[in-house]
Amino acid sequence: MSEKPGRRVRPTLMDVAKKAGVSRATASLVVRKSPLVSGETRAAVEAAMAEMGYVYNVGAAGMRAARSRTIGVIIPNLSNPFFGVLLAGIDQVVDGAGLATFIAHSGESPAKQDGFVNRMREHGVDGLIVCPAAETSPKFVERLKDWGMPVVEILRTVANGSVDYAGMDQSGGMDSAVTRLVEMGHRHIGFVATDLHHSARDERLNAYRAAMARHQGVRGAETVISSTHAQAIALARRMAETRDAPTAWICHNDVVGLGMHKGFCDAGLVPGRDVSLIGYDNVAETALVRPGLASVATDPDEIGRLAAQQLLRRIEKPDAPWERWTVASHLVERGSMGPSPY
Amino acid sequence: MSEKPGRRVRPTLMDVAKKAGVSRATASLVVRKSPLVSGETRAAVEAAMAEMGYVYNVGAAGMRAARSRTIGVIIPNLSNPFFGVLLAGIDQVVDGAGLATFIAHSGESPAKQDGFVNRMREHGVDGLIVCPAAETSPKFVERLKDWGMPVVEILRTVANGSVDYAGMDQSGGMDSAVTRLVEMGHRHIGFVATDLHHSARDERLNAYRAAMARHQGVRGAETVISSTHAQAIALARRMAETRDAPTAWICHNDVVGLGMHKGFCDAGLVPGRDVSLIGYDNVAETALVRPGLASVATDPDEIGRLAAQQLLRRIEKPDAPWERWTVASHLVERGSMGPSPY
DNA sequence: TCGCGCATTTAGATCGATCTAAATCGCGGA
DNA sequence: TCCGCGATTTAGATCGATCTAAATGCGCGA
Repeated sequence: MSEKPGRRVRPTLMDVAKKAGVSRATASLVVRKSPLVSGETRAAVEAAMAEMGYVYNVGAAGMRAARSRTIGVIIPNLSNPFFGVLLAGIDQVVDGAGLATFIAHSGESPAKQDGFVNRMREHGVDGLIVCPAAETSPKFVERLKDWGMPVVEILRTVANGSVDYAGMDQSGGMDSAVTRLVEMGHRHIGFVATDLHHSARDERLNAYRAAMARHQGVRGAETVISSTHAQAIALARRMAETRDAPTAWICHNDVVGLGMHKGFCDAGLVPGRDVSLIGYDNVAETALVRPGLASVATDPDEIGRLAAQQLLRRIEKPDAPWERWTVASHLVERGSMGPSPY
Repeated sequence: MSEKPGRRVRPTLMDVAKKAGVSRATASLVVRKSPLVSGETRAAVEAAMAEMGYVYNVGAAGMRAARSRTIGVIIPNLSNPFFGVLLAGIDQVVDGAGLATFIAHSGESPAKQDGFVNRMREHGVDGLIVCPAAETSPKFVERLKDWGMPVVEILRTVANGSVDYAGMDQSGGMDSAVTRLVEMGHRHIGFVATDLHHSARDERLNAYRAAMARHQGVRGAETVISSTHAQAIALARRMAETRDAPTAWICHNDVVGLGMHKGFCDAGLVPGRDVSLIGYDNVAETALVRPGLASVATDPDEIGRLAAQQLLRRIEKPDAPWERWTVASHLVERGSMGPSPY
């Protein structure tokens, strides 16, 4: 009668040990796959566990062992598919190592970000992967380090080399982008930056400037808008009516790139013929617009995996030197690139 | 000398209590915001906590209290932005209630899904929000119920009413879609289903059939493809060359809708003039293609919030009757809809 | 002065695992 | 036969909080 299935109380390691005829300590060694126990004993304990439907209690274990087998990930924006893929990569490695992942999204708010860090500390996460919200202070990471929290920055950095970092190399793709446009005859190439301040923004802008500096007689132009379709559409419409506007644009990301694509089309200009356009991130939708939007691609899945590996390593060896791991980027050409109209 | 900042050991409730001159039990009451303690005592303890940098240990608390202040969410596909928004909604409510969220994505694999459920049980989650992977057996949810795990299904159901459910009402938007097309003169309206078997797929297909049945003299057509851009493009190209093909298509989602949009354009047909097209989910990119892709919209953020509220309620009252909460859907008309060419 | 009730505080057991240090078992060599 | 050693196993303390049940302090009416 006490075996009412729906409300059965979970058996503990003690119960399992009793059933298998061993001590609690031995059963504990079995669940932890220790090489100390004999084959026979292991089999007996595992049989008892299976029969009783034993479920390991990570919380209780973590209490004594001072590890939670848990990591935290803080992302600025879950609705951007790029981050979704990134998370999948992280999860793959973390799960493979037998840990679970807490995910939070800051919505680019440093205050919310602080709140999540506290929550995660309360949950005793073993480490943190953070893509810092825009305008995050460098103190944010300093504090984490003071607390002895293993941290990896991903895609963006505010610590600038004082913690591990996994991200993309912005310059490879940018160089190809500028070079190809120049080869196609463009002599006036603009860049559209976004108004959110974070390191990736600056890196792309600087990569653009560096690439431009390598070409004689090519004029530049820089514009700042916020990263929304609406603003990008408006910018393109304005530019379509501007005399002496650039004949090619490189955009900080595909949100802006796709928006400008639409804006130019609305204004009657055909991308790839009347104006050339290159985005960043190579999201799936770049291939769907007509003509396709050229874009600088990287491998977000791989960046996620790298960050996770880096964090696991850091948890293992808290005092190893900091490392910066990057994934290459390259230009994916599509119809939105074409010869300069002049 | 023992105050080395980087490796300072975390103070416990015991330390805080000692410093504040009260007992461990009283300090515990303070962190739990119990009304039993006096204002003075509370202030003293809070001051001590602030001074010592006390961090609550959720794991230890959960051990005795048998609650982890943690829930799990299992999603089939993190790279779909629709799910990103859904997660944001869930997180908002769950975080507001002071709990943290474990997120896992099954990649539509029931096996991985089972693995995650085990992991989450080991972590002692207080409840689970699941969007079951395609082909998930109804036993999946039965088992969770047997274990006494509070569950809410979201967007898809395999339990069919035997647990809480939060999702969208498919039929409202579908009715408008079919009705508007008929009003525009279409007499041959097709539906593109996907080959992943889950309840939302069937609901949309059935909603289509039901809506069609309400109109005399309108022919239907059903096609099944997998939910990828490539397959949708190929289908549209085929249809562009087919005699007597439908003059309008409703697609199971925007992935298919956008793909067909591109496919028809490639084949020289203009959506909204030569063929009409309606997608589902109203993702941001529907507004970026030319002409814009009409789509049936709902509010994924709201669905997420509902599911989270439902789960919190279920955790509170395990024996309350199951409920099914749905969010309305409606048609967003865009340029891809137009009068029948015949 | 005494006793009662209310508000507040507390001691000690407890949750389910891990860790440390020591006990036990077999077996071969002296 | 006894000892020592490696291989297994184990008892008991421990992690940091919550819970239960009981103690304490205080004011007030009898």
